[in-house]
Amino acid sequence: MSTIKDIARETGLGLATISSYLNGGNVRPQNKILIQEAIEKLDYQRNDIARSLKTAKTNTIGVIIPQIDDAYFSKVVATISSSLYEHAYSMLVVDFGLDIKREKQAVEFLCSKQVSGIIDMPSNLTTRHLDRAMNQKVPIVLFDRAMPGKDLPVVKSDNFLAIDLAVDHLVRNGHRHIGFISGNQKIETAREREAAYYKALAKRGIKKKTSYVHRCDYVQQDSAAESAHKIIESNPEITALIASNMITMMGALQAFNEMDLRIPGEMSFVGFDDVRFAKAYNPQLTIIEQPIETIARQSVEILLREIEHKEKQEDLIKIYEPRLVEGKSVRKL
Amino acid sequence: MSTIKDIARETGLGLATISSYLNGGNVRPQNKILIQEAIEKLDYQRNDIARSLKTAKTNTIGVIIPQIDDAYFSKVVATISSSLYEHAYSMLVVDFGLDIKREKQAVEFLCSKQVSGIIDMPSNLTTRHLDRAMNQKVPIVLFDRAMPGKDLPVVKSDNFLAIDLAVDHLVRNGHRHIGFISGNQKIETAREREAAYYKALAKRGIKKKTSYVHRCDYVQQDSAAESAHKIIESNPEITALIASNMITMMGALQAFNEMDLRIPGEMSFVGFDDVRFAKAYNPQLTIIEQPIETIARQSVEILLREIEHKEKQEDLIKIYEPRLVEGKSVRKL
DNA sequence: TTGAAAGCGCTAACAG
DNA sequence: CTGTTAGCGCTTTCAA
Repeated sequence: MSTIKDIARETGLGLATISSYLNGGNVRPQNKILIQEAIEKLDYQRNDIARSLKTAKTNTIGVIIPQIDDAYFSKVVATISSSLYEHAYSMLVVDFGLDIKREKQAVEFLCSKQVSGIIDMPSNLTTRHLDRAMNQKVPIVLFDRAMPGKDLPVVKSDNFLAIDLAVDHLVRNGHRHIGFISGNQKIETAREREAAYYKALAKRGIKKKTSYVHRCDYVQQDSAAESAHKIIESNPEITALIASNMITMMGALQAFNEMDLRIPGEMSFVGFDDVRFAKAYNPQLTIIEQPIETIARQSVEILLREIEHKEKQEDLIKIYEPRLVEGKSVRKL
Repeated sequence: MSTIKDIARETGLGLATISSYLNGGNVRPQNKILIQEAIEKLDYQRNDIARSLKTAKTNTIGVIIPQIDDAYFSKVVATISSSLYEHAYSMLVVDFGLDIKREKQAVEFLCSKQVSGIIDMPSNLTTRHLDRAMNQKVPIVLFDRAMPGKDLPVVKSDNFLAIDLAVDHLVRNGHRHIGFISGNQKIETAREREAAYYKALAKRGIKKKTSYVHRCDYVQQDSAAESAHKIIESNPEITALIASNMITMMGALQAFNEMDLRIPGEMSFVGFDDVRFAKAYNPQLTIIEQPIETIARQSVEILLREIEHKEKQEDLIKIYEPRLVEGKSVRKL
């Protein structure tokens, strides 16, 4: 592995000249050629570790995620990755499998690695796991999750609108007995969507019934399927079911299969997030689609702005609107 | 940000003692306490960049992947990530969107970052993009893809068996007109599976018909759907279709929807890879399941062994067996 | 424009 | 067991 010393020796020039050339500085044309030749001859490639040590910049962003192995999160990561790539940043991914301890470890790990910034999709209700990063002034953007009073920028979609759209669509089609698969209330997304469900019913004068709602772990398809079973079996009058994220959608469909329930004949259904899946399913599913790419890109933009211009943006919270994509999984009563 | 100098000053000890403590060396108990207190007081955390520069080890593995945003690859990445985590390694992910130029850039980028090793899922037929890494003696493991003569370890699943299982199952159920959605022949997986299809037919004395096979890009669902349309529309006698990866499965189902074709009534179907999806689909799908976790874990094991023990393993190729998971998407004729 | 020299934070001899 | 010192490969003053 050759270093700039080698190429300095090879060319007879000084270290600073080489470094200057490498970083686009002013170098006499004939020396440029000389250096370029030496670089090719010695197969030189810059050592970014050494560079990072000196400049105290890694141009690497840490992404903390509950689980990559999930259509929603993997789409998020993919978008963040390509957006980062366009800005010449790299991405260090840590998934913590919803384990709070590991989430904290992840932050400390990333700080040790001197990441330039962190995008975090927190699974719990505090920011304590972020303390170290905040102490070290590592810029952070929260994804899908607001932390009141912490003054961290947040990017998320409008969970109230999302569920309101779903309920509205069902009510317009004559449904009044609407089940709702919710999730672990430590996850803000789940909390807000459940609250949104109750609010949407109230707004339309429909009495809520707590047995219409069941909370799964929001992570495993089987857990979601179980919730669907419980809701439907203990409330046979239900004519429609809403899944409040990707996983619960899959779980609900699995449960329908297990119970041999036909959509939309015997049960109307509104799913969440995965358009490609919705298109492949038979019948095509009506779903709520979040603007994942927009949100993910935006999180990168905000983070990089803070890193590069040091412009701390006070109380920044960006909320994007989901939309309802109509399929054939809702029956008109 | 405090450094070991700060904590040396704070404790009155020398740098080496602090370093020794940090790395689990022998330090007098009373000094241990002293150091620990200083660490907490100054909120010290090790700078892994400096450490890596000195030790010439980053304990970071680069993962090069066509696209994270895909149920198969995201599962692979998730497993690699958690396996790496268990070994105290971190993961730098680069997805290159099937662009060969970017694949090469990815390798060079990772080399600059001084990764300890690379797991690559190549999309093209040469290893030229890996040249730089090979020159620098960065250990590499190939995923899903063999490179004859290059002496790089490979971990993959048995594509011939995979398709043979599918064909066998269909033939046993009386099908003889079997369509096959193939993919871009630059991708070894697609090449092998297509070859396997022809071989499996021949083995059972079924005459091949090239119009029964169509190659999509293997990446986009719409492209796969188009292939399904083509195959079925120009060969109405077909009674069954095989999808040769996750994406083609989704595309085929989308096409069935668009054509209003019922499974298994009007068309029998064997899909690929995603068990959770297969369970959620109605009817439950018969699919070929690859042992993704095993393969992913194995790729990590092999790579780390080479990194840590420097034991170059000659001509290592591990092939794992897929299995057929029976659902209800194949009709008995 | 170029070269010499200092130093980023850490580890690893080596000497004590 | 502990302190001193050199140096990983790079960038960055500062002079020339």
